[in-house]
Amino acid sequence: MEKNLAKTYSPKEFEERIYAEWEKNGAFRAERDPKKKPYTIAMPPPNITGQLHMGHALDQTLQDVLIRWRRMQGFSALWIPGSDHASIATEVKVVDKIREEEGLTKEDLGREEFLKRAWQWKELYGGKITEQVRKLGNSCDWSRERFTMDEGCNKAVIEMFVKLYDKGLIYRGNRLINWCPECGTSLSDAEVEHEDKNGKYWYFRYPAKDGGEGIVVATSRPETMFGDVAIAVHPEDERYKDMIGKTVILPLVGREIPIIADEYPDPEKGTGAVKITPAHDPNDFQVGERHHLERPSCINPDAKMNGLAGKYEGLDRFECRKKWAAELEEAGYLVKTEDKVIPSGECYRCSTIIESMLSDQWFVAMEELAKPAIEAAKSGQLVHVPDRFEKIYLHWLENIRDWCISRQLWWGHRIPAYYCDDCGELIVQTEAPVVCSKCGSSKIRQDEDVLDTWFSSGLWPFSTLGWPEESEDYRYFYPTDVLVTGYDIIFFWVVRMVFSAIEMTGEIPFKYVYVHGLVRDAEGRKMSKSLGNGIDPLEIIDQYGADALRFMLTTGISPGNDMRFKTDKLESSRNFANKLWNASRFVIMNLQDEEGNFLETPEFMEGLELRDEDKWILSRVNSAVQYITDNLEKFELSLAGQRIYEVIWNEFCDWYIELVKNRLYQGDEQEKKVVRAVLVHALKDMLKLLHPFMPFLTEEIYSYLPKGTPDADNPEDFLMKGAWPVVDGQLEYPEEVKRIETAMEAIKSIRNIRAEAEAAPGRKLRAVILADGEGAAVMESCRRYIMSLANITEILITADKTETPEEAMSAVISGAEIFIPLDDLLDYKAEFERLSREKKKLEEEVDRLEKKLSNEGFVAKAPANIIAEEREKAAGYRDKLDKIRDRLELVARKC
RNA sequence: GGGCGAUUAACUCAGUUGGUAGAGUGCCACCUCGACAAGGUGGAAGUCGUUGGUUCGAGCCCAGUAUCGCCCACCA
Repeated sequence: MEKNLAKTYSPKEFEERIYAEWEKNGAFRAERDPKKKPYTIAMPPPNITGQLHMGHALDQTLQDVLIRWRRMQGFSALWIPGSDHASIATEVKVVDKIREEEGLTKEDLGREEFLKRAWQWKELYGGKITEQVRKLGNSCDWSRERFTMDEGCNKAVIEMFVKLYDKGLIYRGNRLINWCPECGTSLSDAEVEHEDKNGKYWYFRYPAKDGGEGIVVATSRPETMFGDVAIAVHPEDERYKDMIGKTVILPLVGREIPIIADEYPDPEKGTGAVKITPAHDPNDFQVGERHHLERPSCINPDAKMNGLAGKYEGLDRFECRKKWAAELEEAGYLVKTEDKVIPSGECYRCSTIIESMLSDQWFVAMEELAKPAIEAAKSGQLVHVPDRFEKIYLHWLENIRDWCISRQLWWGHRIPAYYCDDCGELIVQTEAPVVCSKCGSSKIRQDEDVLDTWFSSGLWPFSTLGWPEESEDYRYFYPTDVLVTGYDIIFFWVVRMVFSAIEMTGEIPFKYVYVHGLVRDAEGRKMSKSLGNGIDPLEIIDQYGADALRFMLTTGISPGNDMRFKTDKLESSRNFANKLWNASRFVIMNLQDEEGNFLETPEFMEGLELRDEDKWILSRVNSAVQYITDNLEKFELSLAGQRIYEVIWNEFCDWYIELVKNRLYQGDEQEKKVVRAVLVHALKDMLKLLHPFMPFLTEEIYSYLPKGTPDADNPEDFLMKGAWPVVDGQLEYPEEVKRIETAMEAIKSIRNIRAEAEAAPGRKLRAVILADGEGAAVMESCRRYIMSLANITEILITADKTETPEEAMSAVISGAEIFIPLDDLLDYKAEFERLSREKKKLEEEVDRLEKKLSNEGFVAKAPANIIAEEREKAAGYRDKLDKIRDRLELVARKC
């Protein structure tokens, strides 16, 4: 084995290997440890319809960050993986596949054979998905992997159905439902997508039976006229008052229908008179109920007209619409047409226009179930993050209608309802009956339909833990802690999990709903198959590594908002990984002797003589621990990730390593030992803080570091099992931090002078620093930093102004003035301009602050600490400004 | 019809309790120095959509408005 990291970060070399090691060592397995607190997330099960997309990658990475962090914090963290059978979506795919490959329909195959094919599909794609989940580095407990149609979930579904049925909350009824003619099944309201389409109104005259003018109605759907049973007008509508109770004739059809009065018609819309077709319109259905009207259907489930349409029987509804409207026009019944935007409903799977149809279906009565789910959010027991999504959740629940759960499909949970062919008895129970409980007949037939796929996913947080059994997992891990999902499935899923869980388990299934946005393409378009703009996470992982992908997905975003997938962000994440990789390489290099053996490196800081920069980096890391932990608590993953990036790159790499190089290269053994200790300590903490975001890279680096003494409580064989760093009040060194910050200020201004003067970086320069009292003491302590990082060979610190050179470029920093003699290079004009710019900036600041401080309101009302801070700042700027002015005067004379 | 989000540097976006605007990418100049060119150093770049209000003080809070986007809605 190599003793140090390779020169370039190359994730392919280790990601797969590390995942295999974690898995082999059971690192993801959650134990029911009574000494620990459980932390549980049920992974939203991806559909087995195909492969994972970027949305899954985002969703799962967020969960893995939370799970890994909590695990390190000492929770017994369980992340349950699984997949969803996705009834309708999968069935559509399998049907397509059979048609393409074998030229057969599902009816050709028969139910049993079709289900065999569907299970084969599940094996194939289910396997692909779990492979992808592993590639992403997700630390889910594979020993508890579940599928929505496995034995346990199946049992849970049946239990739920029977219980709700017994309580009267599930019922069978003949009602108007959403029908997809293409998929050949009913759909719930949530599965219908609304879209506005260009269409028109036809105004047709329905002549009166008594030979009068009759009445004109507007319709966007002439073909449904064959199902008309009445014309409704508003009772207060003066135009039609006299006509209520009269009879009109359905044009060309000849059927007589009454004019009725109902509150439903809006006198402002159309002509104020509405044709009533109870079998094909939800509103009309209700009017029909109120007036006890017949409800004849004129469209069949295959979207073709039936016998009621006379000669149009067998014709597609839209074809019929054209021909029938033309025929009516021909016959003189058309008064006018009007172009209009017509709202239409489409199937969320195949985009076919949905028909409202009368049908025998199973429904869940929602009113009673919705109440406690609403209460859960309102009482604060269920928290949405960000909270604006609570509105969406509540709005949906408060306007919910009964849920149609039966589907005329084969792939799914078959409804546990049985019919006796002899006496017609309906039996609903968990076990299939052998004989009819009423008449004893053995001619029992199970309901043909399966359940809405969301019925089973609604049970996911508890069915995966063993419910309805009171299993040990269920007792220990349930309720779960957080549900992570995209805002697009709040109604489909979140809502249903909450009411199902409350009804079945008596508990709210999770405390937090952490909602994220969508991953869009670089142009901001939704990624979709039809646009072909989807990006395969595996390809990205192959190119940049899983860590870079994960970091890119979790940082630079704000909760609940969409993000764009840009490769420059990905590259920047990969570069960050490379940066840490190389910094670690530097650390490891310095921990070893020439043969690659570890040198003595103390584990603890205590008793070591730390220098300012040591204390500075320790305190920076310590404050990062605080910040990152706080923000993870608040689900602000992006802020946490951003901070660890800054600490590693801008503080550890840019400053600490540079500050310490001299000691490592030239220091004595004791000195080196101290530096080694601090390097290892800081690096380990940073690796831990970054680990939830970039698990592979951090684990790999960790494996090259010297281990502490492993013991039972902290088996440091894997970083991922190590403890999350804790904030240590001892590590706040304000004095030392301030001195290092002053050194940085000095170094930056000298570098700036060097660049401005176009002095080659290698050119040795000397400096004279004017400072007295405390300022001089601080500068004295900064001497060696300035020498090495600003490349200064000689520094004179003096309180005597006469010792400062006139022929120099200068800079003013807090408590000191720096002069860099640059005889040959000195361009007074340029220097004058540079100082003028500086002066202007300072003047603006002083102005602003003085205005603020002379504002009586500010002094009277602002908090004391703010006022003090502002005063201090003002004083500092004034001091600098004075010095700059003096300098400027001098330089002005020279040019 | 109802609701929500966005509007900040050329681009993509952060900005946690109101207290001198940040990052990444790109751009300019310089740099192969013993972790790293997937790098280093320095620099340019924003009246935070707009109007008004609250406040000593507003990118942040309130009201209105414009543009873009999303969701929900029984839709003759």
